[in-house]
Amino acid sequence: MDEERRRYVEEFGLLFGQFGLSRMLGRVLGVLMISDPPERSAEELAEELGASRGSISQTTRSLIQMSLVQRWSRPGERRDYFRIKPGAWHEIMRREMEALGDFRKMAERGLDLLDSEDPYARRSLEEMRDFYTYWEREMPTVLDRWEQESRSRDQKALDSTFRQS
Amino acid sequence: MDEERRRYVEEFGLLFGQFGLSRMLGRVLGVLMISDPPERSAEELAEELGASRGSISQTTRSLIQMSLVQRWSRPGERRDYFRIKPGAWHEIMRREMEALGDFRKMAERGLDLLDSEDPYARRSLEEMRDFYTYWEREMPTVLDRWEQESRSRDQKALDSTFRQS
DNA sequence: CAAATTCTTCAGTAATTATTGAAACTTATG
DNA sequence: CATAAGTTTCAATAATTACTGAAGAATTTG
Repeated sequence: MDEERRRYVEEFGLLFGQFGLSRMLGRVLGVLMISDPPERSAEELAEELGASRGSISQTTRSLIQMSLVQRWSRPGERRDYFRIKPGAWHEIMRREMEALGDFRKMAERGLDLLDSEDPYARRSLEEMRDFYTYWEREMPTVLDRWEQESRSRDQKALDSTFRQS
Repeated sequence: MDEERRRYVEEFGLLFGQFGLSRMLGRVLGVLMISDPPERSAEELAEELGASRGSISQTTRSLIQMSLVQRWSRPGERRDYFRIKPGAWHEIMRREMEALGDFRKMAERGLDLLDSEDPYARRSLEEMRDFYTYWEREMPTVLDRWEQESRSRDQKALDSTFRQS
């Protein structure tokens, strides 16, 4: 990797750090995003990132478990490769969406706790509950629409390939 | 604070931890959410959380800077109080929304880097770019609609108060 | 099934981040 | 303007989290 790519990968890591995930998770994802061909072995990742095999193993495991990356094998080769799973970004957003429910529930628990207290004191929790209830209803709609749109985009790409061949 | 509230506050902290912010930020917010009256002094927060004044000072500063909390004073008292700012949750979501742009830009930078490479290798970055472009367009709409709905809800509450008095 | 290759686990360590507490600073009050 | 009350800053330290590397487990191959 040249200097420019190394920097790109590091910033990919930082972006993930800001986002609340580990930097290494972001770095590995970053390398895979700019890989051509789009898969890399554990050894290659370790070398490109100057990281230990152990840490690559941990990280790829998490990424697979999060459905962001998939294992890939090449016929006749023993080692595993890793590549970005199509729909990875959608998956990240879906997780985020699920967290909304935790926030709503937290608000509801708080309201139970305040049960019969001054309505004025309950306002913030009510706002929190209503807000997350709203988003829990709206997000899936928006996410589904993306899926429809991207499916139809893929279909078009496929059609044009088909016409040409 | 009784045991139940202490646990609630701690879990509020954990929720914020998961979300990528600091636990203490969440704890302070948690205390304020269930406070009646809804404001607390730095000293009260320190005592309720068993935390130092320094750490409370840092945390309230961040919370104010993030527009989640506001200072509050009581006439005739020297000390400052803190309370949840109306619209705090909206503000959290707005920040999240801004992060979408960082992800889109990261994808675009990656595509520049891969410039003339195999279209197949560019796919993941293109998906990432398209996905975040889509969300950057859609989120503000959804967020604005919440604002309208919540404004009209507040208006209704105000009306009914008005009628009664 | 033995040898070679690859992968995972985990105890130890390094790096990072959060928290304390004391001193310095700021602001209000008589 | 001196004193008191309250707040912030920051160096030191505690707590947490990330990473390494070696040992061992799993898998493939001849």
